[in-house]
Amino acid sequence: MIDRKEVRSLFKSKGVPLTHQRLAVYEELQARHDHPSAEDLYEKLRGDYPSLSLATVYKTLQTLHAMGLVSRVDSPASQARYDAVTAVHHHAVCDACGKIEDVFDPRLDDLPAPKASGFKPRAHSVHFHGLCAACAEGRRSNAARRSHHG
Amino acid sequence: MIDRKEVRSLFKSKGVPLTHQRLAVYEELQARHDHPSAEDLYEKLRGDYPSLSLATVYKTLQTLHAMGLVSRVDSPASQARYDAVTAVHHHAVCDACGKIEDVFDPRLDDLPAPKASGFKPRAHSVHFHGLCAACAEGRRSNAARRSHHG
DNA sequence: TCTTTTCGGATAATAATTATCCAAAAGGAG
DNA sequence: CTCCTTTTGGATAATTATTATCCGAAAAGA
Repeated sequence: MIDRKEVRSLFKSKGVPLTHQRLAVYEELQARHDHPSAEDLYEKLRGDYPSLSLATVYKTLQTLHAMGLVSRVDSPASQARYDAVTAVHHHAVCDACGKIEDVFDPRLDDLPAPKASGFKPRAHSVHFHGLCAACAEGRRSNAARRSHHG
Repeated sequence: MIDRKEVRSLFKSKGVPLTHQRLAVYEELQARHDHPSAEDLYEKLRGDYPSLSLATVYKTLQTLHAMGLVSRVDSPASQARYDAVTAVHHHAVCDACGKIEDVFDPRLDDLPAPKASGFKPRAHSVHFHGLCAACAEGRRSNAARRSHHG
């Protein structure tokens, strides 16, 4: 758990101004574990900060994410991608160009199910994040696709 | 590989009309493995079907997905969700109500990396899909959240 | 407190996706 | 093959999530 004092010094060390809004968003996010959306946070916080803007929540989340204080759940992909291969397989997503490769590996198909919590799993998928061969090799040409695909 | 004849009988068995557009989208999706978006498919197919509409591609993909002929890559979540827990952990997503639970299990933290293809992995995450305790128990009340969250 | 820089709020803009409406094509019976 | 009924496809408006823009306001440091 990162307390307020640590947060303050972390912002200072990175030269990022710590505003009331940023602290409020971060502390709200720390206090709950239901993975709220920007909208959810906005609805909750506007009670305490009536002048708060939804755009500010979005910008703040980007800032916190860039600092590594929060993480995004699910994919940052803005477009849905489809696949005619419905057999169980996994994916490797290139962070640089957005390319998605199939990963077939039987060792990934049978993973330990979530314990406790009463969750009934039906399926799972593993997403690897990293760099595809082309981008790892330094060919930045592919990066253009990123802006195109989101 | 599902050939045209099988596709035709599958549609018939489910009572879903098989149109030229549906067949075209499905066969194009079968022919490639770059996980195209609706937009990508539209751009490609409009050469052969000049009257094709983007909305039709979207509707067709939904139809094919509902029939289990194609799968969606990445998350179907329409809103980004955030988390103040940045330690390595995984997620269990309820297909009924959209709730996302954290899954901590060290056995999931060290999985075999994708072989070949030259992909350089930096991180990975496992997404379980299924039903949360409340939904599995039959409480449908939560389903309302789904439409709210997307 | 004063100055400079960066941020926050309001709102317009953008991007992806879905809803709407009617002509048109699919499926089945004869 | 033709007719009839039902469901789809095309064009476009609408919706939703997110980002950009512009200017007053707050933060950081001296």
